[in-house]
Amino acid sequence: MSRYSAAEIEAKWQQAWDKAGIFTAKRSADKPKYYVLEMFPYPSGRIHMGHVRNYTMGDVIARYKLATGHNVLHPMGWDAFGMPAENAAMASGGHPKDWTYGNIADMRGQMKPLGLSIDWSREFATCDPEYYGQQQALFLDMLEAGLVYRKNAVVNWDPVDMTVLANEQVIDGKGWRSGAVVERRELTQWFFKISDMAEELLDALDGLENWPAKVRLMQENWIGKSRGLQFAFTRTDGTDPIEVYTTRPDTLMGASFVGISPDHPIAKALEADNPQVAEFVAECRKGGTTEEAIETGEKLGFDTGIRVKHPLDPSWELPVWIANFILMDYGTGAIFGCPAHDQRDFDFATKYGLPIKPTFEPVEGGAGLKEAFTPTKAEKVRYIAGFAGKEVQTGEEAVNAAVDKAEAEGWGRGVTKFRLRDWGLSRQRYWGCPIPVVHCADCGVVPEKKENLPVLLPYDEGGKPIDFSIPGNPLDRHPTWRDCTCPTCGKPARRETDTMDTFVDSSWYYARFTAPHADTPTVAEEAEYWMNVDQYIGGIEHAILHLLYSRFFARAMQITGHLPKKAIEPFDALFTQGMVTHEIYQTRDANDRPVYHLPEEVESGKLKATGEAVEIIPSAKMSKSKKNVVDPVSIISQFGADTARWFVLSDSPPERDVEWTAAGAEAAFKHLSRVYRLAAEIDVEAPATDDDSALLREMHKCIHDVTGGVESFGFNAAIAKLYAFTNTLAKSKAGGAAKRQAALVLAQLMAPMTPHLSEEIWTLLKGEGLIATAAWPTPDAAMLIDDTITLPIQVNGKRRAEISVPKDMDKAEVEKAALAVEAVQKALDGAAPKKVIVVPGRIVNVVA
RNA sequence: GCGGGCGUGAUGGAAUGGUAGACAUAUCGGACUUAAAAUCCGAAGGGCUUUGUCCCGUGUGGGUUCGAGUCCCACCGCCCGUACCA
Repeated sequence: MSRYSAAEIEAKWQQAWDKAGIFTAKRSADKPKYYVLEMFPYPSGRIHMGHVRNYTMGDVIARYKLATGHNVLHPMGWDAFGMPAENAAMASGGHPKDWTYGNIADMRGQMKPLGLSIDWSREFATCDPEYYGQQQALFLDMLEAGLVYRKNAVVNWDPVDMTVLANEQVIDGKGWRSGAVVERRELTQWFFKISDMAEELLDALDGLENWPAKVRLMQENWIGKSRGLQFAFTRTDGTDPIEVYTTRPDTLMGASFVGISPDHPIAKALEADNPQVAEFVAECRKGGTTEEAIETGEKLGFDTGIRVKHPLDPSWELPVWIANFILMDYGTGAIFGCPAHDQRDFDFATKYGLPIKPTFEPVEGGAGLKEAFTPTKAEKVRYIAGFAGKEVQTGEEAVNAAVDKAEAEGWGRGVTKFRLRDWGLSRQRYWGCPIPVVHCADCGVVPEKKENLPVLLPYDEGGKPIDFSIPGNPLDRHPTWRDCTCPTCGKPARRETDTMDTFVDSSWYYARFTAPHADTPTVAEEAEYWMNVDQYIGGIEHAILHLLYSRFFARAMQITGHLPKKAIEPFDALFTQGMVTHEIYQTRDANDRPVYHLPEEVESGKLKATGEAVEIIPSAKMSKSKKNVVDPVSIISQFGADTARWFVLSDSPPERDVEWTAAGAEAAFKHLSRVYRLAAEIDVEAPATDDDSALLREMHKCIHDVTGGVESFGFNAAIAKLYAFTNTLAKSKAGGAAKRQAALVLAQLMAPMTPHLSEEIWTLLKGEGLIATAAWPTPDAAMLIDDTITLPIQVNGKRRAEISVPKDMDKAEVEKAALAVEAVQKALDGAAPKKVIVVPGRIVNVVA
């Protein structure tokens, strides 16, 4: 073959790898194991460039680890339950199961040409009964272990469609289909007791050294451990006191009202017999359940008429307001408002004419409050109404003093609370894992027997296809599926019709990959060998929920005997990669509304079809609605998988977004063609020359740099080195043996990124066996060090000259040499230097 | 609103607190060619009455340091998450 033909060589080498079975994960005592996992995809039906980037990164690691002598586990599966399948069935008929498995087949077909080193024998989908049946077994074990319980929780209720909506189905507080204003309504739901592990999940973050600091910080803030004061306001009418929790008890003398959640028992009691309260509370319940909607919505309040006494001054009465921004889920569902030191309270007080009384002010300069004064607890402030002392102290000190005083006087106690709430897992939907419990009139809620698992999803209803166009949960209205017998007493009973949150499915799949087809959730021997995941790779959007839930599940699975103790933190190292973005091309229709165009419809700023100029909007995440998508399948057919792989790794650091450009893809292809040509044109018989050692020296530097780049996720930097080394090789006048060696090493260093091309070059230059299993090259340390180095010389931090010195010249000599330079003398202008800083091997700075 | 992150040439980006702009794209010039494509070679942050190892320059404004793209503070813009999208 004379030219680089990706289509030909890629199919050939994929078959060769398959035949050799080199990607099938095997346990053996003679090698260390390495488990690399990318977050598994949702089977939408099409792979996109984000997938290509994610799986290519994992593949680079997997192939590198294979070449460095590891037993590698690199599996793939499908996060296959979830709403889109039901939405598709709703929109265009069909069955979620058929849609999902069809999509999986399509995506697998699109993914395989990428040449990923995946052990496909371990593939599964979370909607396989084999998988979700084991998930039901896990659920029952967790129920038995006391990690699951039922309580009420609020959901988005669409009063027209009479159905529960997901947050994304609530748009501006209205149902996406009905357009009706959504209400917050309570339902009895199943919960995982993740809050029991709040402290442990927080403390263990410290041990996750190979996780991005930002992810650990986000989880820490999410768990939200706080130390505060809990105490009760006594009511002037002598009835039940109101318990409040505050993290800023030092502001108690600035209290101007007590606020309670619309879901607080007092509010509920008032609602029952006061129409005005009922009307207000109903108003509060309008709109979605998200924290964002609640926090950014208009602050509403209602004076209940109830009055309470200030704990430090019984003659001081405070009004009790129902306020829509107070969450029943956090603290006690009641607060005291201190408008001077909380912006939300400030806005509320301003709106309703409540007093604003500062308890402290800046150390320098006085008050005059146009907005709340909210310094951090670590800052020192001057207390003017600090009941614990009129002095300058930090918020922290004042808070501690307040708690101490409250405890000493017996009216309050220091309390630690967490923001983290228990994980509600019930979903009123069809396409999910059925919750394996039974409701019996006599026995109550009874777990299904393990031998009856899996509780299978019904495909039909009464011999007819399920009608997904009707809003609501088909399981709930199914004519027969709900009917069952009570596992305890054997009488007729009803199945639970809620299914599990899809986060449950993705919270233990990493463990299942170690024994994907076992008839228990895991197999001890396999889990012991393969866990933990050595490198986990996925999007930053999963920084909190998915990763926290997975950490919880690893603990729960340990408690229930499904994972070894060492797997308590399932992911040893985490890498969060950026998105693939693309420019957006738009024109306007007759009504000036934007019309989007696919990249392939546009050429040099104009529509190919009509020649109309397009507006170019800067790069954004690829999305179907904006049409700024590039289909990996068409890129692969145009340039080959190696080009796609090379490009997504090359231009940007992996943790940042990468912009896909047609020019960049073309350039990547040209470069790979060039590497192939360079290798093909080497005359291996050409005699050795004086340039051999220089080429080999560069080769060893390249081995060193690329190895370092691959190990530290510096793929783009590694590729830059590979470009540079390719240029060196192209220009080198070295002999055939040296060039052959350099090209073989180049192919090896590129192999994790462009495995097919590398195999081809390897074969061309008569390398032994498959490059995929050839031992990774190691650099010769002696070849990495240059004898002389160039030192820049700064005067007052500005670069003025440079000198060339032997690499181990001592400091005093370097200083002497630097001062002797004419440019330095000129800059000094005759004056003696005040100080000379010599950083060996780095820089010289002369301070004038 | 709250929590987290990011911001460097025309463009993507490089740079353990130590020569800002590696490597690449687009552009321009040259070689080869009847011509084009492909390929190869080269130029290139901005500025200038001073072409100088000159001045300015890493979102904006301050600070720490012999030295700041990098560390600290404030602000602006964008992105992610915000518990039922996955």
